[in-house]
Amino acid sequence: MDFYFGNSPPYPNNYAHNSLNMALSSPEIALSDYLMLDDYVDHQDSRSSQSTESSEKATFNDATHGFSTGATSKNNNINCKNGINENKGGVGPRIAFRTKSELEIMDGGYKWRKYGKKSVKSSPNLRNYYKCSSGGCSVKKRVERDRDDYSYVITTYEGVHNHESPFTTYYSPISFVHSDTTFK
DNA sequence: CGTGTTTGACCTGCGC
DNA sequence: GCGCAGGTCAAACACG
Repeated sequence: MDFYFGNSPPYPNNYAHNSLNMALSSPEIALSDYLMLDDYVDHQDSRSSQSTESSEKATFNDATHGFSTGATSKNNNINCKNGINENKGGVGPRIAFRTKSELEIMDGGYKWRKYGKKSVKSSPNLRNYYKCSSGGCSVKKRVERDRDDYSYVITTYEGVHNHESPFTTYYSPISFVHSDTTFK
């Protein structure tokens, strides 16, 4: 599995915006990289035509950076059809952020409940598992330190919030995402 | 007492 | 079939 990061998301639809807002509304996200998991952009015919030339782009894989393809989890098999990611039995698309930060918290105003912590073989660091604690919202995230650079935090979001973050709604500089047509 | 965290056990899929 | 690895559960615990 490959994924990409940079300033220009290769697949700029609203599926990512909840997670994007979540991260971008955090002060420490200014130094972050945006990562799009490869299976999410499946069916986007040509990567060469994507506007990623000017953005920082890299290809990671499971072995080198500890990202799971989710193949071992019954809820993590994600297929993308017609440009829209479909997560069979899961909660939606997955987006990862690589953030240069001392903190591992990028809640963007959402409330997260930690439900697991695991050491993974692909990384010397512990991986933390969180669920959105808002009722009816099943968004999950994984947080771990970059194995190559401890100053970076890798946060992987899975799914789309079915509610808005108060933080995002009232304070995010890109809050227009949640409005119809009014760009601020 | 309610909410969140910790942590060992358990479940599931994959590779050999 | 077995072992491994990643992900989740849930009881115990901590804290306000």
